[in-house]
Amino acid sequence: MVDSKGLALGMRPKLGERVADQLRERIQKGDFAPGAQLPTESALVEQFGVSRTVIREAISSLRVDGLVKAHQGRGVFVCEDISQQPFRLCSKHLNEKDHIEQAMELRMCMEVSNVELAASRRTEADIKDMYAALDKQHAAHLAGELGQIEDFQFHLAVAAATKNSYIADFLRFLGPFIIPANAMQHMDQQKLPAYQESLRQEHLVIVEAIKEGNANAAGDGMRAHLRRGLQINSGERNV
Amino acid sequence: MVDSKGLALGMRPKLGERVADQLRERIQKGDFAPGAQLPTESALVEQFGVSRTVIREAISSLRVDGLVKAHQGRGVFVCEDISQQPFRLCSKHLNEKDHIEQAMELRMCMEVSNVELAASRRTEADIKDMYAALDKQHAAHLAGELGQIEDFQFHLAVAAATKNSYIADFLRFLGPFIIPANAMQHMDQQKLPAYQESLRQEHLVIVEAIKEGNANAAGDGMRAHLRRGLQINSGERNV
DNA sequence: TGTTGTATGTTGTATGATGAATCTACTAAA
DNA sequence: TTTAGTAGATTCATCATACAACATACAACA
Repeated sequence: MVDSKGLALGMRPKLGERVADQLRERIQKGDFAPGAQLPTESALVEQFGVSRTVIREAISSLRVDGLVKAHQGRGVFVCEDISQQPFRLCSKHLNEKDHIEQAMELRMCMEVSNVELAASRRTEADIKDMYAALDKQHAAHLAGELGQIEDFQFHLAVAAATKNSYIADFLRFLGPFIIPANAMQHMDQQKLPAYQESLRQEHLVIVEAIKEGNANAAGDGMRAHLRRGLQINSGERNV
Repeated sequence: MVDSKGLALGMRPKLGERVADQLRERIQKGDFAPGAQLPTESALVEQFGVSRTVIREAISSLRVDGLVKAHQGRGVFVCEDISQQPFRLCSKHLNEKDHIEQAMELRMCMEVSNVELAASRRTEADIKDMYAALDKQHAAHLAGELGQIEDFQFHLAVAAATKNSYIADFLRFLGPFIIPANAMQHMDQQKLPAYQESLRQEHLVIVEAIKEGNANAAGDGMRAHLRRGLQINSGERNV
C-alpha cells in the first residue's frame, strides 16, 4: 500500500484497468515471455499496492483479451500463441475523419473481393435474399426513411453468398463503423430521392452480375458503389 | 445460494464465465435492450445464486467485450452501439479444416484488394521494405529454415504500403491463424527448395507489379499466390 | 520401485465492510 | 411556483479476510 487513499497508480479511471494496461504493456514489451508465468496474485498485490480484487479484475481483462490463461492451483501464464487476441478498430490514434475513411476503405477491400466470391458460389436462395433486402430498402425509401439498415442487410446477404461464415462475421463487425458514417442524414432533402434511386441502381447492377456469375462485373460494381459512398462521405457534405 | 456446495449452474468451468455467457446470451437475445440497465449486482447475486465476486467477474468480461458499461453509483448498462465489440475468429463451430480454409479465404479477400491499393500508393521506401523482407526470406531459405515469419513480413510490408493502418492491423491479426496453416512443414524435404523458389518468384511478380503501379497485375499475382497456398494446404499434404 | 499421503502454494469463490458517485425526494428560499 | 440546496438511499469500486479446489513436490510406506 502506498498511502491510505490508495494509489501508486493515479486512479482516475478504474484501478483494474490501469493495472491491466501496465501488465499488458509489460507482456507486449516481452517483459513476460510467451508461456512464462506471471507473478502470483499476492505478489502483484504487493507490487501494485492494490487489493486482490483489483488484481483479479485486471487479470480477468487480460484473460478475455486472450493474452493470458489462468490455471487454478498453478498460476497465470502468458499465452503461447496470441492468436486468440481479438481485433479492434480503435480510433484512439486517428481523428474522426481518418478513422471513418480507413474503416470504409477496409470494408471496400473486403467487399470487392467478397462479391467476386459470391458471384461464383451464389445459389438461387442467395439471389432471392438479395432481392428481398433490396425490396425492403426500396419500401423504406418510399416510406421516407433512409433505409440504411436495409442497405446493410443487402451487403450481408452478399457476404452470406460466399458461404464463408468468417467473411459474413467480419462484415457484421464492420457494420456499426460504417452505418453512422453514411452521409445521407446530412444530405439536402431535395436530392435524397435521386440519391436513393442511384443507390438502388448500383445495387441492382451488383445483383445482376452476381446472378450471372460475372465476378469481374460484380467486383467493379461494388467498387464503384462503395467508392462513391466514400467520396460523398469524405468531401461533399451538404452539397 | 442453492446449496452448500454452491451451484445453480453446473460449475465445470469457472463460474464467472458461465454467468457471463448467460448474460451475453440474454443481451444478444434482446432480453436487455441497448441502453437498458442490467439488474444490480445484488439482484444478480440472488438470481444466479453466486457471490458478488463471481457476478463482478462476469460483468468485467462483458465490459472488456464492450457489451456493457458500468457507472459507479448508477448501474450497469447495455451499450447503445456495440461497435466496440471486438472481432474474433472463433473456431468452435467449425472443424479444423474448414476453420483454416475460411480464415485463409478471408485473408485472400483482404490481400488481393490490399495489393491493388498498395500498387497505387506505394512509395520508394515501401518497395525497399518489400525487397528487404524478400531478401531475409531468401536468406532463411538458404539457411535451411522455412522462412514463414519472413514470408509474413513481406505481406505486412505490402499492407503497410496501403497507408491504411487498419488494413495492416487486420492482416497482423490474421497472421497467427495463417502461419501455422502453412503446409511447408509437412512437405517432402526433397521438394522444399523448389517450392521455396516458386514462392520467391511469385513474391517478385507481386513486387514488380506494385512497383510499376499496375494494380490489376498485382491483384492477379496475389490471388494466384494465395490460391496456390490454399490448395497446397487443403488437399495435398505430404505429396 | 511404485504408490499413497501430506505439506505448501496458487487460483477460485464467498462474505462483510467502507468509500465514492449518482439518483431521488424533500426542504427552504426567492 | 420555481429554484436551489440538502439528506438519504442506491449502486458500483475497492479493501480485507477466509476457505475451497486444484497442482505440485516430496516424504512415508509397502
